[in-house]
This record gives sequence, structure tokens and C-alpha cells, in this order.
Amino acid sequence: VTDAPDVTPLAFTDVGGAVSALREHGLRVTASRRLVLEALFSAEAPLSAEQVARHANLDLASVYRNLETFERLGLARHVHLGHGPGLYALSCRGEREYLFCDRCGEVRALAPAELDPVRAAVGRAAGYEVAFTHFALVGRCARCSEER
Amino acid sequence: VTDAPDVTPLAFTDVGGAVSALREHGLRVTASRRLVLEALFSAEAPLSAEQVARHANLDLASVYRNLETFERLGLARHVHLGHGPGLYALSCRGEREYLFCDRCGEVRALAPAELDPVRAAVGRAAGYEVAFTHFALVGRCARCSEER
DNA sequence: ATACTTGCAAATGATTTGCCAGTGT
DNA sequence: ACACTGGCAAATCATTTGCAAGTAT
Repeated sequence: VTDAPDVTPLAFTDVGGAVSALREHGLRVTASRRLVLEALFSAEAPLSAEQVARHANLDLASVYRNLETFERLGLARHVHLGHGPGLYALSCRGEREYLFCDRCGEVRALAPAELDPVRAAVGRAAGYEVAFTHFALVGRCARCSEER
Repeated sequence: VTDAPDVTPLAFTDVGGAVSALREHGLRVTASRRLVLEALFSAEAPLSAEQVARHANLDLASVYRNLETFERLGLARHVHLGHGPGLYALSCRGEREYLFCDRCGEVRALAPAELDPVRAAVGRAAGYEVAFTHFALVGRCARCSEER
């Protein structure tokens, strides 16, 4: 109904690896695609399409198209932290699930395994098998929940 | 940074109660506000602003303004199930947190208490105090997770 | 040579804002 | 009366689409 979460995560660690994945899927390796990949690789936090476009001097529409392509291949993913644009990150860096503090704005990335107990708790509570890949977990970080 | 989750939940069970809350805050009781409240009361699932506007024959902008007012007062809340418009519901009906099956589209509403163990698990895993009020928990319902 | 990609412009969907006429209090 | 609201039009933000020109294969 929403996104299709059935993309097999690919193994790659650099632009070269991602480029191979493109080739293997019969897609073309263009300068723009390399630039988008480089922008994502050089960022330590997820980026908006806008940020990628600026960082790489590319047209926003092309960036969106490429990001979508990368998501289809399982090279990238996007999350929503709140309102505002989706944020894109490569799906090759262990960390894939996010916590967002709506008070101080902190974004924390966790390895999926760290939230396994949470997913299990949801299973027990509601019988759902959930993923925290599309929406961040929103609340207060430890520091902010102490105050007031 | 995003929404301010610090609105005290109000006690009300019908349009009259909500109207009193408006009065107590010095806000005016207008036909449109009543209509928006009625639309929300008569719905069993959360509604988009669009649906409220159609159901009540009101201008979409006014509906958004009123829904925002209601949210500020703690009368209503909105959730996002995925992409697409936010969905609004009164915050007076036990059920306040949502699970969304991205395969069959099922929306399940839970009383906050039912997700307490989940919140606790997030606390243990990451030290965050999260709420599932703004984003639904997204995944597969029991039925859909069995298949395939 | 051909099919896939790009940039640019314009369309779309969700939500917000300006403004003035209308109306609760 | 006066400040708060409503409708309408237009603006804004995020994202998508159409299309002709450009390029990877």
C-alpha cells in the first residue's frame, strides 16, 4: 500500500560497489549517479534530495529520480524524522533505523539489531511485524527527557 | 523542533464538551468548528483534512486552521500512516496510537497502555522516551506476515 | 543506433498564508 | 464595536511528470 519493503539489501562499501550494482541491473552509470552516490557516501547523516542536489550541482528532479532508482535497487533508503523532506542514506552502513529527539533535534542511528527487542515487544503487543525504516522513532533523547 | 507534544489531554466526550473547551480558551464557537468536530466524532477511523472538508462542506483552508487549533488545545491529533495526508482524530477516545499494515492497508488503533512495553523496550535499547502518536508503527499485520 | 538519462518547465498533492468580508462575544 | 473566523485565491514545500536534447552502451 505504501512502500515496498522487499528489496534485498546489497553488499557494497564504496561508489565503485554501488556502480557495479547499477551495471548488474542493466542501468547506466552516469556522472549524475556517481555524484549522488558520492554525496551520500560523504555524508554522515541522511540527506534531503535538496541537499544532495545542491552538494552535487544537479537538477532536483534528476536527484529524486536517481534516489528512487537507488531505493528500488536497495542501495539507499529514506526516512522521515518529522514533517519536512524525506532524508536519504545509503543502506550499506549497518545503521539503518533512526531515533529523533523532537526537543533538541538529535538524530541517532542504530543498527537494526539494537531494536530487535522493540520489534519483539510490538509483536507481543499487537501481532505486527514492524520496521522502523520509513519513520523514525520520535520522542525525547535521554538528556531532554530529564529536563522538565 | 517538530510538533510540541506538551498539550494536556482534555476531558470531553461529545461536541458539547469540545465546544466548552473552546470557550474556556477564549476561542469562538462557530458553525464550521462544530461541523469539523461533528465530522471527527462521527468517524470511526482518523480522517484527512480533505475528507473533513468534503463531509462538512467547508473550505479546506478553514478545516486545516481549525484542526490546527484543535491540536493546540489537545482536542485532536494527527498521525501519518505512510506518505499521503495526515489523518486527524479526536484525542478523547482511549485509542491514540496506530499500527499500519503496509501490505493490506489495515489500520489498527491501540490504547496507549498497550504499547507501554514497547516504549519501555525503546527506553532500554536507546534511552529515548518515544511516543507513537505522530507516526504510525508500520509493518505487516499478523495475517500478512504469515503469507509468503 | 538505440534506449536510457538529463535538465528544464510545468503539474501534482499537501498544507499554509494574505486578505477582506462576515460574525461570535 | 472589535477581534476573531470564514471563504477564496494565491503562495509554499516536497515530489512527480512530460518532453526534447544529450549520452552510455
